[in-house]
Amino acid sequence: MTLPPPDAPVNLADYPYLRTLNDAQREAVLTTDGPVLVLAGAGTGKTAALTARLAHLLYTRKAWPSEILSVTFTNKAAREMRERVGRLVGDAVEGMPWLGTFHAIGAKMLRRHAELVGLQSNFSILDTDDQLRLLKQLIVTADIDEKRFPARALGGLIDEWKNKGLVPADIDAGESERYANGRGGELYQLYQDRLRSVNACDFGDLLLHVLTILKTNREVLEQYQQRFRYIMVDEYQDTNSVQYLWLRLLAQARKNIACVGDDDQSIYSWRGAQVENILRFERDFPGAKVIRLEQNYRSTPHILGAASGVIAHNGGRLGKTLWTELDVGEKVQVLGVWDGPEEARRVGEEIEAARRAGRSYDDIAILVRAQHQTREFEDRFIAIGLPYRIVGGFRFYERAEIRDALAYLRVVNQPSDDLAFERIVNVPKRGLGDKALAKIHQLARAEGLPLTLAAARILDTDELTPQARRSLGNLIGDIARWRDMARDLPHAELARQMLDESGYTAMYQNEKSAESAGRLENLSELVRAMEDYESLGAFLEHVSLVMDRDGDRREPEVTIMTIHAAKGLEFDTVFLAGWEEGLFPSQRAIDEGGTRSLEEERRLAYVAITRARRKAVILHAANRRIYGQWTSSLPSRFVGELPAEHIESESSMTGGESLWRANWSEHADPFANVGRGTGRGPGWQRAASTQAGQIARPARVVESRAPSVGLGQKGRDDLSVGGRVFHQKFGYGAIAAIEGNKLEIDFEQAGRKRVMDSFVTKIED
DNA sequence: GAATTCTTGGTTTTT
DNA sequence: CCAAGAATTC
Repeated sequence: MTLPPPDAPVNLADYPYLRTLNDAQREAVLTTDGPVLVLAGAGTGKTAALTARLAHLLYTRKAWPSEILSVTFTNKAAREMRERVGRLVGDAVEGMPWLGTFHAIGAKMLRRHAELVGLQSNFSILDTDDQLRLLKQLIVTADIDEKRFPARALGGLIDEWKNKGLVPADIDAGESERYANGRGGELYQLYQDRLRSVNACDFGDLLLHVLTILKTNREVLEQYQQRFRYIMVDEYQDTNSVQYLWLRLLAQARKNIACVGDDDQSIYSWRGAQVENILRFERDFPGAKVIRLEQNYRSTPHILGAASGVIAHNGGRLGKTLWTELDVGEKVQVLGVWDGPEEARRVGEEIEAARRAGRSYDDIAILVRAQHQTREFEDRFIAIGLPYRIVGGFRFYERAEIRDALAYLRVVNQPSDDLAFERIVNVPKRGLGDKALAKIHQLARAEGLPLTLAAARILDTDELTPQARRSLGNLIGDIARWRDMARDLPHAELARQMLDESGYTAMYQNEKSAESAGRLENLSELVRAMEDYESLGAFLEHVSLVMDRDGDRREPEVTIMTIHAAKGLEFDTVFLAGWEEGLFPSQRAIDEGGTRSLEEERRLAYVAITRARRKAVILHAANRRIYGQWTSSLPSRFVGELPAEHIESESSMTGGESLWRANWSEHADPFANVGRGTGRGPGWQRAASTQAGQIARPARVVESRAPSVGLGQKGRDDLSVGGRVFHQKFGYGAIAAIEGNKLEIDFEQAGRKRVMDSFVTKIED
């Protein structure tokens, strides 16, 4: 298409993408310069406005594709925006390097400036699994009782700090107190040091390191401030502090920043999101234009009325009045059922009825508060043969075989990726267990080497048993060869050979378990997927940042997912299951979080209802099994908050006593265990009662062990030929020869051996 | 080093 | 109740 000159007057005929927009949306598109805050209610065409805005900037040549920073939270959102912009402006979108998730953009920037925070640009990006393993090691080394202070807790804390933009130096005593009696800050520092030494970073670092770089390097900051003529942010209500600080720095110079969000849909505060960011926008950017999108194109008036009625119970909202031109439609159905199984049965029946009425399964979704609720539906749908799909849960790249294969690739790609090496060193089984690994670790730490190098060095010594040495030798030889091959072999081919030669494929071929065939298939799919990427590095980047794969959807299926996962989606018919006190709102929100968490739960309810286009059914059960215990439950307070004029209630338990009794006999006595002191109560009750016990437990006595031999020492000068030394495995001996850091020692018991100097302690006569 | 029993805890999830 | 991890045993 031909582009009009940059300063041509706005003539709608020239801008095809403006035609389908309403006035408010159009304003959001045409207000290109200066700060803009778009408050977009659910279903008000937010994405349409955002993509049109992007198209407009390109179309009017206000900016080149490479001059627009456009951030989203999920890969799905980024992909969708790319596609839609592509449809509007054609190929120009190809050159949009800065359209992506916060993390993808962070990674891109960090690779360019890695050395400024002590990394090399080929750093690995660790996922939660690697992160946890690393933390565990640190916790053990720091002599902290992992039982009392789990790695997960530390991981969560570090994550929280990173989300707030805090580096280890920022952690004060009070914050530090939150882990292992005040050692939180220390461990955070150790963790960061360790990450740097293995040339890796975690997700939080992708943002935090970039923030550090922007804060401490003026030229770099200015370079990006100049580059990004326009900045756009989607789902602004979900930004956390680092992201906020990041954006504020980058937007400071030009102030062409447009944020789109909805305070009523902020449901990620537990992950560090700050709704306040949206509330303070006008203060941070004086003169900001605030545009409200209030016309809803998605839902019927009853659905909108029901959702609005619920959310109206929240305080401190920016406030929007959604309206729609759609026909009034059906009222929201509120359905009380006896218990969980009946809930699933009823939903199944309704879906089959809808199906008979000509609706596709694809148009139907079941939204739940917590993942475990999906089971009940799954069981039922399997029984009646209803096609369904559960969104969330295990994804492709999180499967063990895929992660193992990736670890092999990482070892080749990044020599100091210790975590990857640890993962594969004994997979498939090579007889290199804990003892062997511990030896390698010891040497690596003493010499400050990556594990692969330490492993190569240890081969020259007698530290390992002959079998272990042979086996490790093969592995190290293989790795060296693969690294060579990586230079001229296509990476997919390299992967194929590597999986074969390492014996990894064979491991599953020989295994006769039910899953092994599927695992092998996953592996070949992985290799196939690799072909789509330019280089091994590019592929690994994709994997660590874009943990999802476009599912190849065939048959129409009913979707079952959590409300969180449903944000941003819409369906013709939506079933909202488990609206009971204790489940939704969750018990935790009721007990601990006060008004704030209850309001977040309410926003969740709002998000849930507004996913429906035409029909919404809300269900609540009178009895539910919680951790194996039958518990009677009350309808959620949110049910009570639904305006009467928009709902239609029905209860399957209003049929009189006979129906009740019929149901009763069908199931185990639901009240059998209620109120009895025996057995284990609900989790939250037990949690409360065990806490006292934990505090009462005596603190672990910290023994000061003599440091293990040679730890922390580099190139020692205290040894000389003839000197007496002690070795953990071989006992006492005398040094016969010194060759660099390798020693030849005549041991009293074991005879002459070659060992690394870091494994011996000097004995003073 | 692998198989088995025991213990424990148990929202939401993206990147 | 049920899944994951640790501890224990073979």
